[in-house]
Amino acid sequence: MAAKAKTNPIPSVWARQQREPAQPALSQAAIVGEAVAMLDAEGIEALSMRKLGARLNAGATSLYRHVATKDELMELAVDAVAAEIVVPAADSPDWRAAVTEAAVSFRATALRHPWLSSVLGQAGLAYLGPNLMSFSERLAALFTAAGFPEPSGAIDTVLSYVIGMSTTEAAWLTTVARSGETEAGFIARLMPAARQAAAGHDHLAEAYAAGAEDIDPVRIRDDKFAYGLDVVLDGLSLRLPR
Amino acid sequence: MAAKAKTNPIPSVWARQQREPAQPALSQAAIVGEAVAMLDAEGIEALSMRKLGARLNAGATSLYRHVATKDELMELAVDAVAAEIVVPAADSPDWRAAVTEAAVSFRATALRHPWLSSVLGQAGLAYLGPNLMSFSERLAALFTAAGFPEPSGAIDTVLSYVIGMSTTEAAWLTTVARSGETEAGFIARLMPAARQAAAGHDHLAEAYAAGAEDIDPVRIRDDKFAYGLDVVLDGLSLRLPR
DNA sequence: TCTTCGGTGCGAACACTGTACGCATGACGG
DNA sequence: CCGTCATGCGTACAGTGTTCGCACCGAAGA
Repeated sequence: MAAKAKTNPIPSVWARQQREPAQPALSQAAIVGEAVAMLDAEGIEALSMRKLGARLNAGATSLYRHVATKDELMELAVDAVAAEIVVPAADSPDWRAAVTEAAVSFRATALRHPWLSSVLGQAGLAYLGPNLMSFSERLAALFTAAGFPEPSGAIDTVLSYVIGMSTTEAAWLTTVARSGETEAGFIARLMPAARQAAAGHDHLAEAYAAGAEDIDPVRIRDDKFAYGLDVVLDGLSLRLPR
Repeated sequence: MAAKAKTNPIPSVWARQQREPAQPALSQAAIVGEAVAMLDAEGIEALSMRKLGARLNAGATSLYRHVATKDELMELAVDAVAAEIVVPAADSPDWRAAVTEAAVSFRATALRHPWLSSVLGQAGLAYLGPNLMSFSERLAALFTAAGFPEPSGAIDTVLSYVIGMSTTEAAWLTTVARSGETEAGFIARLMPAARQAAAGHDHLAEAYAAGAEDIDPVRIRDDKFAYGLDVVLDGLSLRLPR
């Protein structure tokens, strides 16, 4: 004790013993989890290594012990939320219902984490994370069990539709959120500009005039997604043998 | 002449008269055009206001006289390339062929300007630029003439598919380009990691084993896009009256 | 028990970024 | 000839991702 007090000033010993239990250390999982929380709460452009470190009671550069680069951190974050997508097991009797459930689940996670769309636009689905891999595996099992002879084409088709619709929706919702208004309010505020931009374009002007009194944008988006998904699944079922 | 020489030092007069014809001034159109060229050549993260200004023989902050913010510049760039998308006129006798042509043209421009995918992921198609508006108008005219009673659902469906597939492809090609390799070479270098990540996932492992000897990735992507587009159009044609 | 050592956190620094501000200057209308 | 106005730009600020070297810890070896 006396020897230790000689090498170090006394207060540091006290600080040390308090810090150990309070700090659950700094692990890659903790960093990724906090990053996802921060992305959800404040959007993709608000995430910086310094702010993330501060939320973990750590310095910015400490994160680099567990994560090579910010891009890698985003890759890990994508794979983390990919675990939320539910794909039914392949033994389901109704493949259409199963695929629909998977598609709805994908869209739900994309809307829950709108920053995902930005990352997908920049990096696609080329990541090889374990959750994305098992997502693909379960999809492949589903379409194979449904009887598609070459399931990859079917998968890519429905996935492209789901990604396209979800990212468009997520980007829209991000824009709405940045305005600080409700979705209906934002639409109302945007309509004059939209009408003016549509001047001289007959079909657009008519569409804007018609849809003006619709009230619930959420239901409209839900219905639109379901409609397009049905279209895609109809086209796919034509390609099932017999 | 003599009076002028008195108010200003002589060299500036010479410089002035030379500079006027050499500098086409600094216009918004010139800025946007150079920005698109730079985005195409060096990718989205290489575009900075300083570099863009340098390419126009101007200071960075001079651009802000013609463009309010970098986001607005990106919005203008998106609308500029939107002009390249060809949508056939509505009087075409074969609506499927016309829609296919529009879809192929959309994909081609998305692959020609891969940065577009990043912007779409962040901002969607909510922009109201003139070229995007007339793109939408021509699409609406096409589907209305085809006989769809409620064309907006059909448009959103095919557009979602096209956007999803194109942005995925563009993101993939961006990753490939960053590696400095050819697409086939990049795939070959990626295969070991992919196979390892697919270990334990039977369907994926089989798919990787099967597709290993395919040689021309460009043709594969073209075929994949055409296949999915046919699926979507099949599903849509079921909804045409009679 | 003392010493070495690998792993972890962090402060300082570097090269950038987007953008606000204020000054210079040149063209133009009175 | 003189003011006004639009345009260009130098400077500055608050941030960004990331590198480097130092400080320190718990554990392992002598």
